[in-house]
Amino acid sequence: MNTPIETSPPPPPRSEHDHQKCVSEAIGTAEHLCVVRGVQLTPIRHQVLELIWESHKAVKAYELLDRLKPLQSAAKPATIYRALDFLIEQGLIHRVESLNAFVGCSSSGHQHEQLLLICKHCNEVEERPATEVMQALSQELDQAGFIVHSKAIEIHGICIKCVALCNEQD
Amino acid sequence: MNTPIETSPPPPPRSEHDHQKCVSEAIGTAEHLCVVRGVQLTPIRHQVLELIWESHKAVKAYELLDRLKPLQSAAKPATIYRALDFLIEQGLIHRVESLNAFVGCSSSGHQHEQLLLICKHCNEVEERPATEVMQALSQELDQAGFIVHSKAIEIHGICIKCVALCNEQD
DNA sequence: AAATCGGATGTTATATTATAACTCCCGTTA
DNA sequence: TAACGGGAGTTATAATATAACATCCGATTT
Repeated sequence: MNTPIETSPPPPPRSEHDHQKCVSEAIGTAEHLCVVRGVQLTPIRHQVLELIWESHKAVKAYELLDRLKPLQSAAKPATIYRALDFLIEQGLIHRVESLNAFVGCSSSGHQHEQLLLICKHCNEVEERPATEVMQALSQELDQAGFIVHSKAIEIHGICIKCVALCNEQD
Repeated sequence: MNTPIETSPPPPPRSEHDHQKCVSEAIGTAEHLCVVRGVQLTPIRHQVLELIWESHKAVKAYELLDRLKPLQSAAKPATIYRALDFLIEQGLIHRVESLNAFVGCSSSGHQHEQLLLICKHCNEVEERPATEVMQALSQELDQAGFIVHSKAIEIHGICIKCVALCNEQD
C-alpha cells in the first residue's frame, strides 16, 4: 500500500502546516472584504499584507519596509505605516502592542478581538477566540461600567510546538 | 453638629478619593518589599516611583524625565529607563504596552497580572484582578499547551466616571 | 475638454521611544 | 590594598512613528 506519488504535494519547508493555504485564504478574504466594503486594497497594501503573511511571526514595521523596498523603490516609513494603518482599520492584521509589531489576522471577517499567544522561542503568534475568556471579560467590564473601544490581550511564553523542543530556559 | 475643624484634612483637589492614601500605601509597600527582598530603592528610584504615583494616569518615560530633572539635574533617558526597569522587575509599576507608558501598581505584594482598564477620556488606568477572567484564561492557556511567562491585558475605552461626563463620541 | 475633488502616494523632516557602551563612584569583601 | 559588583553618569545612536506639504490620478461635474 504505497502512497500515490503523482498527487502528493511537496511538504511545507520547516513547518507542519500548509502555509500556502493560510496565505491564500487570508489574501482571498482580504480582497473580498475590501470589495464588499468599497475600499481599495492597492498594490502597496496588497504587497504589505503578503509580506506580513510570509510567516506567522510578528514583524516589525522597518523590517517590512526593507522587504517592501525591492518591490516599491520609493517606499519610506510613511509608506509602511499608512499601509499598516489601513490593514489594521480593516481588521486584516493585528498590531501586537507589546512587541510594536504586526501579524496577519486569520479571522478577518469574524470577530477581530482575540487572545494573542506570542511565543518567545519561535516568535510565532497564535490567535485564539477564547470565547469563555471573552465572556468573562465582558461581564467584568460591564460590572466595572467600562465602555470598551478596543482590547489587547497578549500572552507571552512558549508555544506548544516549542515546549517540546526547548528544555533550556528562556 | 459642626464638623471638627482641627482634624478635617483638606479634600483632594479634583477627585473623589484620598489620593494621599494611595500614594502613601504604594510607597510604603514598595519600601517594605525592597527591604524584604534585599534590593535598593535608591533615591532616584524612589523619586521616579513618587512621580508615577502623582496620579493614576499612564505616564510617558520622557515626561517622567522632564519631571525628574529638577530633582536630579544629571538625569538622562538611561536614568529613567533604568529606574523603570527596576520598578517593573519588582512589580511596583505596570508598563502599559499599548501606550508605551507606565502606571503605579496598587497590588505590588499580591498578584501583579491584572486587567488594565485605560480610559481614553481621563487617561487614568484602573487595575482589576478579575479572577474569573484570569481563571478562564488559565484554562484556555492550559488547553493550548502554552507556557506563560507574562500577560498583558489592556482594555481601552471610557471609564465609569467619564461615561457620565462625556456623551460626545471619542 | 476643463475644473474640481478625494484618496493614495511621494517626499522631507522631525518627533518619540529606547538601548548600547563605556566610565566613574562607592561600599563590601577577600 | 585589591578586586568586585551595583548604581549612576555620560555620550552616542538605534528603533519606532508621525507631521506636513506636494503630487498624482481617476471619477464626477461643469
